[in-house]
Amino acid sequence: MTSLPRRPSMTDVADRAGVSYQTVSRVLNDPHRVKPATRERVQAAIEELGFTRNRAARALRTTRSRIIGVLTDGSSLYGPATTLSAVEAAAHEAGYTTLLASVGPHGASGERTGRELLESGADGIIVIAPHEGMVPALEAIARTTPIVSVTAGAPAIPGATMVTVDQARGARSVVEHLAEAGCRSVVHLQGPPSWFDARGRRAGFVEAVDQLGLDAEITEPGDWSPGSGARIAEALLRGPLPDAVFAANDHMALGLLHVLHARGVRVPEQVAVVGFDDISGAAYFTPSLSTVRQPFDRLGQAAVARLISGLGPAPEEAAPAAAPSGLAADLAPELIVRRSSSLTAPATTDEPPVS
Amino acid sequence: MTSLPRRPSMTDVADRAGVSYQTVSRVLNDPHRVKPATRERVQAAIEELGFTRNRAARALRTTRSRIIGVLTDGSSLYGPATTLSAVEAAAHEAGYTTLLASVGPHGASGERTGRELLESGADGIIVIAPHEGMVPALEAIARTTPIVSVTAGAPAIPGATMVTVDQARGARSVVEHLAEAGCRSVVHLQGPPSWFDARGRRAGFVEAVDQLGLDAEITEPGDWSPGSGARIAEALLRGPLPDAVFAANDHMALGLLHVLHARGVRVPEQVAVVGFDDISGAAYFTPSLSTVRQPFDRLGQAAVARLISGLGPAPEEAAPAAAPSGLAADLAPELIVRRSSSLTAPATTDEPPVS
DNA sequence: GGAATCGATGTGAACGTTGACACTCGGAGA
DNA sequence: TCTCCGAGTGTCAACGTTCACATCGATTCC
Repeated sequence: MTSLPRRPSMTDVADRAGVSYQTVSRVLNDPHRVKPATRERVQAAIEELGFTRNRAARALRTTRSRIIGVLTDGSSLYGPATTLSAVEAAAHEAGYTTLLASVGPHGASGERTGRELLESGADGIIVIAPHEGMVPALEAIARTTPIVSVTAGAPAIPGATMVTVDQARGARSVVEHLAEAGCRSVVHLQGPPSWFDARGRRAGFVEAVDQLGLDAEITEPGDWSPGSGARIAEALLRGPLPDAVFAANDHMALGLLHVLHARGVRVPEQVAVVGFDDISGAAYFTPSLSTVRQPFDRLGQAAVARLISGLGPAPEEAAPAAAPSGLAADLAPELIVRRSSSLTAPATTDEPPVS
Repeated sequence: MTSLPRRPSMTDVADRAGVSYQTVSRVLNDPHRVKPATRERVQAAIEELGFTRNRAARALRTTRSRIIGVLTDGSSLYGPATTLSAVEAAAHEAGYTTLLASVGPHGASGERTGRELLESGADGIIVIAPHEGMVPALEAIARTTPIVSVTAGAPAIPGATMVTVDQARGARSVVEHLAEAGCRSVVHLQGPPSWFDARGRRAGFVEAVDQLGLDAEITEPGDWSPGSGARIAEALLRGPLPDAVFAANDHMALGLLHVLHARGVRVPEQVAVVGFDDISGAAYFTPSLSTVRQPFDRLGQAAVARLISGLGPAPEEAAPAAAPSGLAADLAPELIVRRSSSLTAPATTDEPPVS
């Protein structure tokens, strides 16, 4: 009914406590410099009025917003969503707030999103799961704001630091595992090539099969969805069965498993299947799915740490573009062997707690 | 190496274009009021300098940040993640930016998060998937900022509007479907009771089984995870089999399916199974899972629309707490019948496009 | 032809905060 | 006693923008 009251300002608090606004500011920023008695009066006034600092005014004055912008694709795919969650938590921990911007299906074009992220005055940007559609947005941003990219392979962005999970390494570990299990022919059900992660997985696959001398084949690209996995699996079944299939992610693997089951192909006896991501539920597929788990939590934390260290404590003296040491920090993914690629694996394996 | 240059301001643009800062402002806010020739000069200068408006200064001056705060649980569960994505897209569409804050596993306590969301000066708050842990944060916020809650059942928050998917209705449609299919005894594998959505589903279940006179049982609560679903399923199998099981969400249903399969219980022949959410992949479970699809996209859009309409065009004249008309806007969930509860359903059903 | 009008632009003030500096007061050292 | 110091507090200016009003030349109208 009635309009909400104006937010109280430092002046309001100061009046109530009988001090100047500067003293209020000091109580908030440097409490031990003000006499305990005064401090308590001010704190009481803050409490009574429900005062909170106006972030816009602070940002204006200090030129630092304490906001981290997160640029992501518009989807809610497992990897990006999980990473986002971890980034948010880590940023929060470090006293930063997270601003969300999307490029892609839902979200607007890269250009516009980039401009908006800039306007918002984020101190730094973290890019999650970049694909090619994001590059223009990033180029615009990089001119004035430090960027940390959470996926490798976006080489066009100058000045961007990377914190990544080594996709190729994950793919190699899958192929090695399959070879060890006796598979001689392996098919890679590849992901959308516009995604840098998909390229990394494919590259690791190619490298490993070459090195191990396996019979290899790569299908047409899927779009990460179970449906695409199923579709490609149908096509695959028209030819001779390979010993193993490595799907670009768990969802595509699920589609594949579904089709194999429907056609009476036994997994892993006739075909071994491995996915990528270790999504929630992979351990409970039929059969329980071997996959590559990515440390999304540590990834998010590392990205935030990297970004903040580049930001430096004082705005002037920092040299954000030159983040500490090497340009890329790679985290290792972890192969999780379950029933879908190993008869000796327990029928059910634990999965990590919900996150 | 060198510090990034200071962001250009309107004054910089004005100098370059040989006009006053006010003219620059007008070019941005009210272009047709400035002479075309001048306008073009200013626009050129903007382009050359890569100028973008400083949002902090705007927010300070106008007292409107054009930021929507989103409060969510710290997880990346399917429903919340999908809704978040939709909210971001809708907010972006409406010219708002999305600020993310979490309460829960990762995120900090409700109190602190609430204060931070307030400080950030969001024009309004959207709460996704509230559970009890959020209530304190919300109470603090509601004093000065309009709130739209995206889940029903958070009655403690005065002044909060709700935009929801009717969980009870979804649960009822499941029970009705099962009854029609001839099931006489139904077990509900319930979700965590601290979540308002879980309560809604359970309430709908109870109501429907009462009304239809079915044999009903409710298990101990799960935690949304497949693991919890599997654990509860193990316990369930120690007793006589019911005709059907209604799981609180698809993940728990997946755990259940896994255990049933391992024990050689045939679905749906011996036990029908229905989940809730229609997560990506549900159509490709073994068997393909009947479930209740929630219109998360429309939900996000509706929440943003509701919030913005309450915000009003001008800050003074708006009466945000009193959002238009009824307090709750319920969207209808949609029952999707697949193989797990119906022998006549096709083995594979389409699912919606990735989002 | 002079006043009223309008279109185009400039000037001043303010939003709420912080950093630099100035002031006041009591006590310590000369 | 006078100066110096520091602890505690206050005043001023500025961040970049927008709003309200002022200005100025060129019309238009009677």
